Amino acid sequence: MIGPMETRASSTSTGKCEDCPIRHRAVCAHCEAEELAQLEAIKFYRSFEAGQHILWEGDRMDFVASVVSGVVALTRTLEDGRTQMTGLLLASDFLGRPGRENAPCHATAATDVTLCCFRRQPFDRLMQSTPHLSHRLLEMTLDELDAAREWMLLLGRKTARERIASFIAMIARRQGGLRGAGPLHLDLPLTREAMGDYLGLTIETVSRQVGALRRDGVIVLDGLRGVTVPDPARLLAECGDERRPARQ
Amino acid sequence: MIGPMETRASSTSTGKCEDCPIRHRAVCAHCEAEELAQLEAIKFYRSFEAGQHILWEGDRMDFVASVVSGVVALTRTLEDGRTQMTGLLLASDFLGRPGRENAPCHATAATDVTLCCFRRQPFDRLMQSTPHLSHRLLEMTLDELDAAREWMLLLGRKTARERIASFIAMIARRQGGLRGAGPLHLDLPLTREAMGDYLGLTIETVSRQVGALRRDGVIVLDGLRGVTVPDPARLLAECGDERRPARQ
DNA sequence: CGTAGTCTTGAACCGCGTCAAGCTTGGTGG
DNA sequence: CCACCAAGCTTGACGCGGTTCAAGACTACG
Repeated sequence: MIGPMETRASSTSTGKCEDCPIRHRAVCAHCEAEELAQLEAIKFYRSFEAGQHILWEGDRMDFVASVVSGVVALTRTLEDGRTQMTGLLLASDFLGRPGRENAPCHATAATDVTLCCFRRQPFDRLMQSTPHLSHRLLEMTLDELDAAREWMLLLGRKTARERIASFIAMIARRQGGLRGAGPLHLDLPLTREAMGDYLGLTIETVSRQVGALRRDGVIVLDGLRGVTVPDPARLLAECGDERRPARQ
Repeated sequence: MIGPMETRASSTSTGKCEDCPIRHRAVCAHCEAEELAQLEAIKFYRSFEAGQHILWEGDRMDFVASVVSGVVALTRTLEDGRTQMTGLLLASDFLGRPGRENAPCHATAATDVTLCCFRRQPFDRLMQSTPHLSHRLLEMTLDELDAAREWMLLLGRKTARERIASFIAMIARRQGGLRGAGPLHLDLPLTREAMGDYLGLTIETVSRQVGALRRDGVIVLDGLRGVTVPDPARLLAECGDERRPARQ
């Protein structure tokens, strides 16, 4: 899983917060000029190549971070090696647990990743004094909890085919499309193996069900990572998702 | 699922915060006397019988609440009726989403339940002005997120037997025992059906695996709900849980 | 052209779901 | 006190979806 080059990350300096592509969606979204300046004083960028480990479960965390670009996978593992991805962090998502010493799970770069890191202790202190910051973090954490619960439904009750469809729909949603009815193109940010780990399936089942959706015309493949969805409504119908149940 | 008596809850009045059994673990844990008084002004108690619905998915929520006693189940449902429990709230846990209008999932009383409710809008306002409150809520939400992720690992990768063992271990942990090595008694707060919904299994599989653990001497049953664990270490070994993996 | 990494495909197996009875328990009423 | 009933739980037989194991195909990169 980890490449030949051990956990070594390059550090880039600087970059103005004002020009930051995630400025208005990340933890810092609600911050005002002065608060931003305080954050800027304790921030530094780090980059990771696809496959590198960012954090180990149980590690002492000395920073928290916003994902600037790329995809970070959070995973947990059983003693015999079975692995489950428990979160997928995309641009603007937050990595780390303020107020906690140790990481609750592994974090791996699923693609090349750039993080905007904050040293943990100054960040914790800043949280105390900056309601805009802690309020935004609560908001983001609640959203993540909702996402985790939706994923529990998928893992507990959906068929393999529904899981694949749901995954593609989720990526489509987060990459911005999937509102109008028009055809829609997207790129899968994960290998088949990582998809399996996310969906609670084996790599073979992922491959077979992607193939089945392709044969049935729900998706069109364009290389291994590219996917075109000719009819988004059709894709959504494959997800098995809930509609509001009639009351009683 | 719902009993013959529709969603009708009795309202009890009063009860001093100082004497409250969950005073030091709930959202109000860090609050000081004056803050507590403000909370007390907007609070009211509600009781629900086992099986009653507390909230419907998508409902407008006009209150948030702390669980004073009993067990609340959060569930989500697919269009064809498949159900997954996404959270289990025990005494001191928090129900509801400040800052959100609508409930993200059904909430049902799994046992008789007493809630300490706060009207939502005053509570939201209080959150803005009371860092102790929002800070504690962030803490609790992060814990819940961790719990949700642990459950994702269970749902995605554990066998039926491991799921049952993990569930019993979780209940043991939350009911206070499970630290020393001595034998240990606990009561399951859920029916077999609810356990199935929580564990992503059918009721038959739950029944069979509980039976298997009994036959293998891991647990001793005492009626349908009572469980004695003669050797807690043995139970933990059945959970398949992670140990820290050797680093590379 | 060769090799390694990633993905696909096929065949056999098995764990859990499904369906269908029975059993236990507690409550109700004769 | 027992007959009856409904709800919840257990048990068995069977089938299917997804895993496992084992090749093979594709792609990228020397």
